[in-house]
Amino acid sequence: MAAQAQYERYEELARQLSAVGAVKREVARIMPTDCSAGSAAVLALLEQHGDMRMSNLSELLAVDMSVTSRYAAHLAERGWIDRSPDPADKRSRILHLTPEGRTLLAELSRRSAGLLAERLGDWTDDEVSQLIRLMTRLRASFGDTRTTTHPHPARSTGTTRSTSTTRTPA
Amino acid sequence: MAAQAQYERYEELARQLSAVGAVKREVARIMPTDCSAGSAAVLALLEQHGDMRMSNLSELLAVDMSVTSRYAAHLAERGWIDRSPDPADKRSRILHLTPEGRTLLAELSRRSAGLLAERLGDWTDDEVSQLIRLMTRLRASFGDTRTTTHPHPARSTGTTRSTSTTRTPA
DNA sequence: TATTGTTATACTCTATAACTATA
DNA sequence: TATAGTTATAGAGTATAACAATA
Repeated sequence: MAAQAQYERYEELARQLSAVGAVKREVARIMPTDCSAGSAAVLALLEQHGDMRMSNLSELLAVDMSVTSRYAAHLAERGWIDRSPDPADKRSRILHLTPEGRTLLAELSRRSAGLLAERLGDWTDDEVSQLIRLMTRLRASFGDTRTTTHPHPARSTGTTRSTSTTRTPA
Repeated sequence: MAAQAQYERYEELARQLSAVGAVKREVARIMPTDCSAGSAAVLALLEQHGDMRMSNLSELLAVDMSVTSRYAAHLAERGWIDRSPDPADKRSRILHLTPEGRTLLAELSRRSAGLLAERLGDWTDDEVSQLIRLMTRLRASFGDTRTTTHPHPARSTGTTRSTSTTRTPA
């Protein structure tokens, strides 16, 4: 009967995944009108990982590069990032957070962290850490299925270098 | 500086929340074409909680009732749910999972649980349970009424009034 | 030929607002 | 007047496909 219990756990996890969107939407709601949650995620990744190419950012966001491209254009138009040509490969562009972008990101982080602090006031530090750890691992477990049929979590070292494509599979 | 560390944890949690969408999308991808993930969530809630009104379902989904209404129409057109008039209040309709809907849901659950089983093969039962527990708590901390174990709430004359509305706040 | 990035298009999910029919 | 539900419309977010420039 362990197998049955396990199956039900997976069903329950699927439900929780489908429901967590409500929390995401609430966080997204406090973002300023000219910077959506998607754009904010780009800024956060650029601060966290430093300058990078479009393709690299697409991998980190786990979305198709066409999506990343639109976000980058939106942010560049507003002066929050730079897109300079990569001297090593003229097809590529290096994304770079500008001082203005960094300032904006600080404000966005303040808002979202503030909301979480308010809502999770009764959580212990350890519980928050646990949730982060498990969500990170969840993503890793789903991580590199975009190329090979088999997942391998590969507890990340810093650089997210994998063979996964930034093109959505058919 | 414990406060600083805590702030950074909240920032990290915000990033994880924004990133978990990739997992959701992968689960959604294996759904059949005529039943989107959103519709599947409706079926799952009806099985879990039993017959209910539109407004109740909206609270459980944590979306505006207009969204629920569209899903319900889609499911009813295909014979997966019934929408019978509520004898106690002619404005209301009671949603009810049909046998066909139940059969479909079983297949959907099989698919999503199967995918999770495949991807999370190297997780322990306890880790999966922990993640479920923490995600459930996260939603509860954000005022989401949708919990795992809940019988049909007795909703008599209009007062089960907690916080949530089925109308989106301005 | 393959890859990087861009653009055009379409589809899903969600919210807002206006409407109806009851209460 | 207020509430339950529906519909029309608009806005994010995302994927697919076709394309340009470079490798």
